[in-house]
Amino acid sequence: MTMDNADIASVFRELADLLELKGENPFKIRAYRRAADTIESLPEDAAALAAEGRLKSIEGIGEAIEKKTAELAGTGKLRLLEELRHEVPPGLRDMLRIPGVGPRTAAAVFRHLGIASVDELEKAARDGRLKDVPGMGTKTAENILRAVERLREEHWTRIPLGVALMLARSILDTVARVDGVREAAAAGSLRRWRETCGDLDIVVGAEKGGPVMEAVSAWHEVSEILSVGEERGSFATRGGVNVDVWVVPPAEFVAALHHATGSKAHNVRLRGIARERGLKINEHGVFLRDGGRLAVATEEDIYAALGLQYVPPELREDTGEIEAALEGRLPDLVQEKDILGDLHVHSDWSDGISSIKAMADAARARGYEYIAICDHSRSLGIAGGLTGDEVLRQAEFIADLRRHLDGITVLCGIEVDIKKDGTLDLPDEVLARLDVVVASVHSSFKQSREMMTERIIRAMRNENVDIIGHPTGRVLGRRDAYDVDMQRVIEEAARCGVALEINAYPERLDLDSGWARRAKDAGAVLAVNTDSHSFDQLGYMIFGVGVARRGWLERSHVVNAWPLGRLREWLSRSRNHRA
DNA sequence: TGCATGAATGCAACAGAGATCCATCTCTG
Repeated sequence: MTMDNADIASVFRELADLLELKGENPFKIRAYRRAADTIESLPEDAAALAAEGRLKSIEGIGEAIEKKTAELAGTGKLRLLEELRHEVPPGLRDMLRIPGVGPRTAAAVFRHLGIASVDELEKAARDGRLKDVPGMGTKTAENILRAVERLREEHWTRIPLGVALMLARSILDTVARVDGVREAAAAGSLRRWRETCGDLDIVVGAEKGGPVMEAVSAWHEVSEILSVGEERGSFATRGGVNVDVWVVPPAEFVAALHHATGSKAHNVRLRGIARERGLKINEHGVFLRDGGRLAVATEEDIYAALGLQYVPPELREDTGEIEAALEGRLPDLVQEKDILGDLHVHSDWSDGISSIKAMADAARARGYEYIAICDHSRSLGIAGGLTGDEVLRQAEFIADLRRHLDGITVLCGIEVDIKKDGTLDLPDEVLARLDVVVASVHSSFKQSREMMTERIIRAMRNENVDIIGHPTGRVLGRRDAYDVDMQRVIEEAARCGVALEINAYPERLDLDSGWARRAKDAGAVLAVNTDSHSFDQLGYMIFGVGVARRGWLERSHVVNAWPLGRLREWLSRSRNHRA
């Protein structure tokens, strides 16, 4: 059995939970959680690093965690974990998933009643036995019953960014109509443009919280009110999404928005820096030690007070942005207005629903210089894929159309299928005659890591290929990424001068921001494309730009932020640089 | 547990709101 980084991370998370249930040293628990996060996002194989004794050189990982990783990789087990599982029944850990039940509560219930599973807890809450536990009363029992019920009926998954944005718009509309509301905005992971959101954080500037909370309670999407105070309210929607509303005096809006935007790790770092400078920062503002308040009119002011360059929300993850801001070397992030074209859209020649003309008109309306029509190739029969002849006919059609179109250049391209063995679905002679070739995997997702990696690398070495489309193949909430050594793909892309796509389609967002950043670091270029299947989907670009920004990309890293001349140069040059 | 300091030991560490048990727990970024 092999242990990948995700497996190892989940073992350390379990270890941390069990230790917490035992009431162990909080620093130890934190160390395991931190190591789990680190290992999970490690581009290299943690087990291999541990075997070579190199894992402990990573910040936050020491001798003990390296040894445990090696033990896990070698034996598939961890002695300490087995012992802990014996002491702390696994059902106790399940209980932590119930909102309102934390380690203290779970441990107390086990100690006093011997309850060690969600089912038993539910029974005890129902027949009144919970009241025998010190610190628990009827109200707590009721809350637990409700929470368990909710846990059963709802699938607790994170929602895609696109869905979160729609929900946020709807609730912001509701809130904006409330008397006395001056400002309202979405914060949290949505404002940081994370690919998926666990919940929604809405910050409202108003003198009184009551009316806002009432309006949200009456909002048609709300199915349950979890808690409501003057400043904070927590709600559940029908779709099982948690919405947290923070109402603050208008003067504190900026501080509250900043706080609620997070990330938690970023906030913790900022507070540490504030302390070093004799300041205190919280959701109400920035304060001097003696309690005096610093004037904060914008988020820029908050960072300036701490001696930091302004950090855009997309970078607030404590993944190096604090250090960069201290040294004044944050990237000049690419913006939506920098995007000059879309290099991967479909038309009604394959499975799109808009005509090429309609796509071109919509692109021009967005202010683009160019758009590349890249319909599917023949093997994707279900999507009406084009044969070589049809592609060439389409190219002639586009050439003809160009004569009647002003203000936008339509490039002819193809989204050519990468077949199982890494060869392409159309002959080289056809591909060579097109402006843009996007190559993508649409089949045999279950191939081994080695085969999939070789398959994509072989495609990149074809001198006609310009862009690898949706490189990991994941579809949010529907399909996991296929198993591929993305680090190798990135290195090869950098070597061949092939761009990796950030597919902006809200359910894909593939590459994700983590890989996008690594690709940039490796010297690869990226293309942010919508994969639109109708003209109105060109608007998905904003999601892709969000991912690009989270990936620390500047305009120079994104080929479709380049003017047509430079893009054409790259398109022709990239065809002469292969192995 | 990790890390820094000085070689085995001490220390690390955000801050606030809401709920219920009114002091403690859980949750939020």
